Amino acid sequence: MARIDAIEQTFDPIAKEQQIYDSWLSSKAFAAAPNQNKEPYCIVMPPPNITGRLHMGHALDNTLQDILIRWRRLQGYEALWLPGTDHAAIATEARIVEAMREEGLTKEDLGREGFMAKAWEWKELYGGAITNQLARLGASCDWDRERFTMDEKLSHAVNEVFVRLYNKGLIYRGERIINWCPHCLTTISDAEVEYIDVEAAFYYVRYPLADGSADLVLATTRPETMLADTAVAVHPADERFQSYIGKMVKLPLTDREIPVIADHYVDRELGTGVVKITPAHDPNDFEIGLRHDLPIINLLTEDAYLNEHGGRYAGMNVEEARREIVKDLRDGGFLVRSEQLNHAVGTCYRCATVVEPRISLQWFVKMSDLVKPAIEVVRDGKIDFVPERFAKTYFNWMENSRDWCISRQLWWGHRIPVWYCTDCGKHSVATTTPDSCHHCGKSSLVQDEDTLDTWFSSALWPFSTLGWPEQTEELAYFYPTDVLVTGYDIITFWVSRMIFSALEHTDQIPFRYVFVHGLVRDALGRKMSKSLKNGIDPMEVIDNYGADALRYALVIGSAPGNDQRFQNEKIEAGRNFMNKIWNALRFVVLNFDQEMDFSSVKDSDLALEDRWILAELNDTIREVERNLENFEIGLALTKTYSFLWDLYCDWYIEAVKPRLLEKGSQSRLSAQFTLNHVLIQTITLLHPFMPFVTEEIYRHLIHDQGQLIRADWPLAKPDYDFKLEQEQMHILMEAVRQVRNIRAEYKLPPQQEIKLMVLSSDQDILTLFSENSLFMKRLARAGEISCHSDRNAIPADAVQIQFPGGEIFIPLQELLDIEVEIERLTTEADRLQREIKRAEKKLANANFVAKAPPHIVSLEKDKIEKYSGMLENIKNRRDKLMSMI
RNA sequence: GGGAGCGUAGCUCAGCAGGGAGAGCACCUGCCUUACAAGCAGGGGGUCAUCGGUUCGAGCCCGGUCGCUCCCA
Repeated sequence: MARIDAIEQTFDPIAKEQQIYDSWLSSKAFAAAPNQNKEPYCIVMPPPNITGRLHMGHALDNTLQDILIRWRRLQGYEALWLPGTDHAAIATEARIVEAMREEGLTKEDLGREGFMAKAWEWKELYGGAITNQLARLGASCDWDRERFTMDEKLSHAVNEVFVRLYNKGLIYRGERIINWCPHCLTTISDAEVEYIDVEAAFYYVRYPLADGSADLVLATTRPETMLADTAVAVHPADERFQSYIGKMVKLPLTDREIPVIADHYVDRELGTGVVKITPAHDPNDFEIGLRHDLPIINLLTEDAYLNEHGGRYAGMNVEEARREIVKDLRDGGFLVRSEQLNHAVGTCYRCATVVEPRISLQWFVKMSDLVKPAIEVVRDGKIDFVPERFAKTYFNWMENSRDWCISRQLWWGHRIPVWYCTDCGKHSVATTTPDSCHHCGKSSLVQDEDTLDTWFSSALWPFSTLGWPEQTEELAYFYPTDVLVTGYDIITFWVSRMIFSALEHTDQIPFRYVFVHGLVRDALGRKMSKSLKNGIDPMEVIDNYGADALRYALVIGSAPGNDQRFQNEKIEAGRNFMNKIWNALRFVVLNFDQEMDFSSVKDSDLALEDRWILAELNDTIREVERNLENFEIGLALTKTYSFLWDLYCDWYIEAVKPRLLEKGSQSRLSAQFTLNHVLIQTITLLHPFMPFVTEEIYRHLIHDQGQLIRADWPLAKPDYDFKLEQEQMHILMEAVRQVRNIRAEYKLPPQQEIKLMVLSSDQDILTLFSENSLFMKRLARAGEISCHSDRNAIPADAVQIQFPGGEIFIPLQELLDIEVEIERLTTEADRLQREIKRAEKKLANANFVAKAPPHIVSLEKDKIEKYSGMLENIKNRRDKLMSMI
């Protein structure tokens, strides 16, 4: 059976990809382990949420990681891509509670233990879905090392960190104002609050002075919280209100009196310059309250209803209370007026419920000490953001971060390792459940009910996954990791926390680079979202086109850190490209002999086009390499694409066809060798981007290695830097293009063979054409080529074209319209004249000649020489034709 | 209010060190040329938002303006 018979007419990704992935799994191609003979390279996968399904953002993020890891693996690094999932406390608990509701159950029905059992069951059932989806994408991660944030060892790391920070005084418990989600019934951190602009009413309310001497009018968007006001504030330098400072005002609708205080926080320009102070329900007011030692009145229940401090409004929710209070203020003559105001309202990033700032007893991480070294490592370039500009986002957040509220009123997560003694009232902090109170020794201990923020555990991910706090071999070898790949939307949530956690606990950076990508938007440029239902399911794309086409679509034409639109045309372009290289393979294999042995091929056998493509390959290898080093993934793919399609397929394969007909010749053998060699090298370059189709192509080519995934990354061979041959090929290619152009212009039928007469005073040029007449004949569809140094040999009825170094004439006999040809030559002469003038003008500029780099100057000089020669030829020709009319 | 990004062909986007503007798709013309019509060959189409500055030279560097987007408060 001929080799080609083993190759299907088309590559069917849907049929083949799973099979190829399985073959990688069974050859343990993804496995990595400490190996002192190799350099380590490590990427820790940002763990997707177990509740989630893979969306385009994941697809992009993981494609980029896979590209980097496959590239480094091919380069010979011990490349570990460590996968895993995140327990996503709020999201998962909400999902499970929802599922239970359908069975008519609540969390409380099951109790904490029962609920946790149910949750783990749920995790086992659905938690693997997303990792299976990653596998379909082609992710070459070491599945044997897969981790989960709530694994026993990782949970131990969490407790360890908690205890260490606590003992250093960096974790404390305190009554602070926090962001409370009345729907999720838990605190959320500052980073988890999303601000949205809303149209609201700005109410101007009159607060009478207690002595009845005057009124103060203030403006608020939240009149219902007035019941918890404990002061009214003005700016200390505001002349309008000097006499009021220190006096008392009577709080409308209540019988309380509250003081007028002065604080620099007050914005004199906003509203009336007077603000109500509600320490329990506004973060800024809380700060002011601390400064002025104001009482704190908590007005709201945890689900945002008014509590007993609400008086007759108790039991109403916030909206109802607002309506009633506004009505009563109006009836009581306290409402001066109201106006429309656009302002930002904090909402929960999970459920979009309006967040209530609330006073509450919670656990916090003290940020100021942790943040400093984390800022320094980025400033000092020990960690680089790529693209650089994202470091600004990082600094901006790090420099302004407040203490981090880490306790969550949830069950699904890491329970806070703090035990309260019911005897002495003190608490004990420990990595494992203590037998007795650390203070009084009694055993009546009750563990804190709350769990930790998910980001508290994912902050440890780069080292907890490698075994920390144990000093494992993996940690010693792979840590610090090389690069973290993530979207810019997650820098504040996660990247910043990993950096300060790593520095604090491991004394090392967690990763050398943070490679940041943009968002994948829909074809109209909108963010993909569930509510808009405009998300494109990557699995659907894979089902229809295969993972390679999806990966291509996500990478091609993308620039680091920029958002991109996902369009169907890009997937189709990916599919077309796969088809193209598959057919290149078919062509190559079609021309293999039954037994192929390239050992007799010497460099001296290589023909002009062989040398040219090998030199171009060298250039491409160097460029792709450099692009990858710089994380210019999109450019690297474009270069590879363009080499394969525009050079290898369009020119090299075509050029080599005539030689392949010479059965048994050394020329045929060196062509077969070059076809095989260049295709192998190129699909190796392409493999990180499109792993499946390239692996399958590799199987059919001639080499002595196993799978492509573990093959050798191409290195440019200085022996193949055939500069002269590149120049010569460019001359021939330009000549071919010109001839084709004339063919089209004169509407010559494609089948019609033409005669080419090459004219040049340069013997090397004539030799070039005569030695490569097969090339010209094939690509320009010429029947005959002759070389001339004597202009008189050229007949009058021929079209003239120019190439660098000479002219080609195509005798057309009666087809030639002399007047048309004269006009064409005139246009061309005008163009050349313009070019010459341009260059002359540049060279006439003394500054240019003096200051521009010499090679740029000589380029201009060369141009003049080249174009002058061409212009002269054209003028000669035109004069001759004109004399014939 | 603070910060970042974007504006390049009809559309979507590249443009790595400042040295004659590129790709894919779309469009026009001609081709089933024995790897590929998911293809081949040829072609049209751009004041690089705008104004100014630096430079021998600016899509690229600096500043202003206009328009759009995002993050943070």
